[in-house]
Amino acid sequence: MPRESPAALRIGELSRRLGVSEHVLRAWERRYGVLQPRRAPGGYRLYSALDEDRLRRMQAHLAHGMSAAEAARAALDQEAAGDALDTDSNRRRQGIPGLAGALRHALDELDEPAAQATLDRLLAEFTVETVLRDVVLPYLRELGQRWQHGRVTVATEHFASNLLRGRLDNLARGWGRGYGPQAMLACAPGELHDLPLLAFGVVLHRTGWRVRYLGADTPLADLTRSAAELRPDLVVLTATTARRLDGLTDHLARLARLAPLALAGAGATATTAAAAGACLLTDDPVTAAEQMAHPTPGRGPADT
Amino acid sequence: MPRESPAALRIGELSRRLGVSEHVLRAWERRYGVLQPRRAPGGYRLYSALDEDRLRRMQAHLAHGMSAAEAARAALDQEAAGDALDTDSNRRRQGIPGLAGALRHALDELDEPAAQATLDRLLAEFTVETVLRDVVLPYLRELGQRWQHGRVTVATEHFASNLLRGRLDNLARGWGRGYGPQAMLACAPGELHDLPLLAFGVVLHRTGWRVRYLGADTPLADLTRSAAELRPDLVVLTATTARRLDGLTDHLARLARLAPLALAGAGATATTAAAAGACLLTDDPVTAAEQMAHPTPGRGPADT
Amino acid sequence: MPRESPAALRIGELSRRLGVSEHVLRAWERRYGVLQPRRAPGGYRLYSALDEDRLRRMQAHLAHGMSAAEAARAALDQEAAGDALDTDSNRRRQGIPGLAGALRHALDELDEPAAQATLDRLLAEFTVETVLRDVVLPYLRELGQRWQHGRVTVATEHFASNLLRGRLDNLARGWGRGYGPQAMLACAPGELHDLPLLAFGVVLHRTGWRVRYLGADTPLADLTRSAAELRPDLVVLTATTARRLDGLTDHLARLARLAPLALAGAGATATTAAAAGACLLTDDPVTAAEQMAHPTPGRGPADT
DNA sequence: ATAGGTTTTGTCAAGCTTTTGTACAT
DNA sequence: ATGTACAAAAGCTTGACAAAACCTAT
Repeated sequence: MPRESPAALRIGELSRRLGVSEHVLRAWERRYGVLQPRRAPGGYRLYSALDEDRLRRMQAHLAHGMSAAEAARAALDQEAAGDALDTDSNRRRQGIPGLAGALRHALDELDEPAAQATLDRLLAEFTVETVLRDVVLPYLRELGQRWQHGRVTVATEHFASNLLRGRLDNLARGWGRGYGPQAMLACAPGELHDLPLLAFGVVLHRTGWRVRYLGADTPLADLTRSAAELRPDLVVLTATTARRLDGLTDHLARLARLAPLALAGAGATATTAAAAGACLLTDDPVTAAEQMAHPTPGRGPADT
Repeated sequence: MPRESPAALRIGELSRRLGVSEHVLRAWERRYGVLQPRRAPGGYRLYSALDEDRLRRMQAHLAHGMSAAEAARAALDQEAAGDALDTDSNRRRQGIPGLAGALRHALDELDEPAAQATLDRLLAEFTVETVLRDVVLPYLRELGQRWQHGRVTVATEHFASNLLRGRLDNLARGWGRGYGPQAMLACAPGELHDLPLLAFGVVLHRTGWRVRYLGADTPLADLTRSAAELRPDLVVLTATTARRLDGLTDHLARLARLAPLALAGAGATATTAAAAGACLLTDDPVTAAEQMAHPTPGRGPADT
Repeated sequence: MPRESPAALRIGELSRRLGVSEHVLRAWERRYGVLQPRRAPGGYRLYSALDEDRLRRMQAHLAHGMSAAEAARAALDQEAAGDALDTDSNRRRQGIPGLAGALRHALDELDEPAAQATLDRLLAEFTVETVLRDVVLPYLRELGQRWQHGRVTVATEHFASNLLRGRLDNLARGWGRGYGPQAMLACAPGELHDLPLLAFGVVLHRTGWRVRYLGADTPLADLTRSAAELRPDLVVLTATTARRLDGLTDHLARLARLAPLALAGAGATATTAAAAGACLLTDDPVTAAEQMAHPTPGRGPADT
């Protein structure tokens, strides 16, 4: 993010870059107020990169047949509306940390276009796995913490969740098709955070699995019935709190006899897993999915 | 959606765009009230994009033989009735045919932003398989035909190929990972059209396969060496002309003994396939990939 | 690199390294305070490596059109903000060489997941420009040489090209949009190596240009027609061998009259460029694109 | 459609100041 | 090495001008 004046161009350089004479630049400043350059000690005009962008927008409008006065006004209006940020900040911020920051900012500000654009860029430059592991999941963790400390409004939490869910849904599209082994994913009863599970499913599908997704707050009875019917090669159950699994050990053990069972999330402990005859996933969702080899039907994934 | 006055055209520009003299525009305003442009400080008329749309509708009516007065009235009535949204709604909601048309138009006009936006919309609303099968591959076929008849410039062909290849590459990213069976894809020696093969690989990956892509114009010796090393579960070779496979039967037979071999493309005939001990793919690339079940190692894919 | 300052350059050496006269160095010290060299017993100025870095940053700003005073201030500001570590950290983390090696290995082994992951890491830690200039382009050069000496199979060459093209295409996405000047890129007739040109386009777009890409093997007639239609602010044509441009001088000259023309690649010589009225790009693609200032419409890029 | 008046907008000039690389003297 | 001097290049401001574009009314 450019602090104050990322670049301090003088009028000659600006004129050269834009192909507009210095006289005209001064005239536009005087007549339409498109520019308000700060001044060097000696009085020289010093233009910022923002100024340059604004003039380019104005030139684009001119090329489309607008009058100079209207083109200037339109260029300024765009800026006020926030359209201008695209060119500049997107070009400058780069790399995972910068883009992750941009995403967080956009989500915090409830700025959907900016958030979508940032995700577009992330997915254009990096693989899905990297984006999920290094950007989306860390953001979700942070959001959860801020939530617990009351440092985030309900609106923000909803907005971010829905937007990210939309993107994940998109990546998930078609994950039930194909010929790979089948996994069944569900959140424990009472558990509402299913985004990490969604991410897990997306990556799992990308390694060749078919995914059947039951989502948040799934009663064990339902899960068991489905498992009995479909006989998946893997069932994954997540819980963020140990409480969600309290008193379910017997039920889980019964489920684990139907299909290989894996527990994940902060609420899943080695003790619970052992008691239920399930395997425990401790890595982050992306890594866990990547390491999930094709299980041999009949054996638990723990054997791998 | 443009806020107030998305564009502020002056009478000269509007006249140029519509091919109607300025005098006439003023007359229509005075006599029929088709236009009520807002004014610049100095009194100049400033027209909006809506005004332009309205005049186009009026022109359409004129071309159909209406009198000027009637045409103006009709254009205004349409607006009052809400039909005016046509122009706009056409941009908003469209099915496969409309979007396919929009894509073709954008590619023919070398308009990258429009083409990318159309692809974005297609992929947002439909599955990858649908977009490839019903839009991209048909377009490529048509492009090939126009090319043969000299009805398309090299520039257009290059532009469209490069752009579509970019999107396909994006969908292909990561197709080598996972634990599914492995497929090796290549074009016959001399064969340069690899876009359908790319599409095939993309869909194949989405059904759980790992893909190793060798691309256009691959010498059989190289393909055979790689196959011997990697022992893929499937090798697919494409050719658009039968000539590309001339005299290669023996070599193909040797390759087919190393790994299950499939021939595809207009150049692959049942005879060649039979002679080489290969299987023949006749469906379109997307369907072919979808129907490709996991082959049992050792047996040819034809057995399925 | 040690951060203290054991490296004690005297003004002559510093002047030689930077290509800046001793007088100017002293003037900059006096006028802008960019330097505060410690003194040898005899009064000689002794500069540290930090001083050299700072001056290089200042020179970079100067090359971008800033005034000396502003360039000095910016260089100092960067240091205060901690951006200065860039130069240093790049040298400290053995990142680039190690990752470049990992990439080469992965590509040689046809290992797509590893190659993608390495590229993810490179792009996460470094700018696109750095990754292209210091990793991708050198690899392509090396690949070309190994190719000529028959030390690489077609399969490897295809695999690496396709994978890198995929990443470049992604970085290129949307390069046709924006408000900047427009460049048209193409390879000479018969020329098939378009990856460096793609990289050039990517960087060019990131400096604000719009790019229209015609790709490999473009007939001059098509290029000329498109140029006549679109009137771009720059046309870049590349050729790896002088043979590709043989006998095209007249045609090139005609093209150069339509739009500013630049020739690039090993096949482009000063003689050919001069004869055609074109400008010659000798730097690597990334540097060339970075140095391509915004051209004044109507004037050739040669004026710069 | 023409005529006569107004607005817009790019361009230029004159006179003066600031910036900055280089040179000279100590 | 230091400090002063200098001159070319680049800028600033005010004011004015003229071609192009546009207006109204006949």
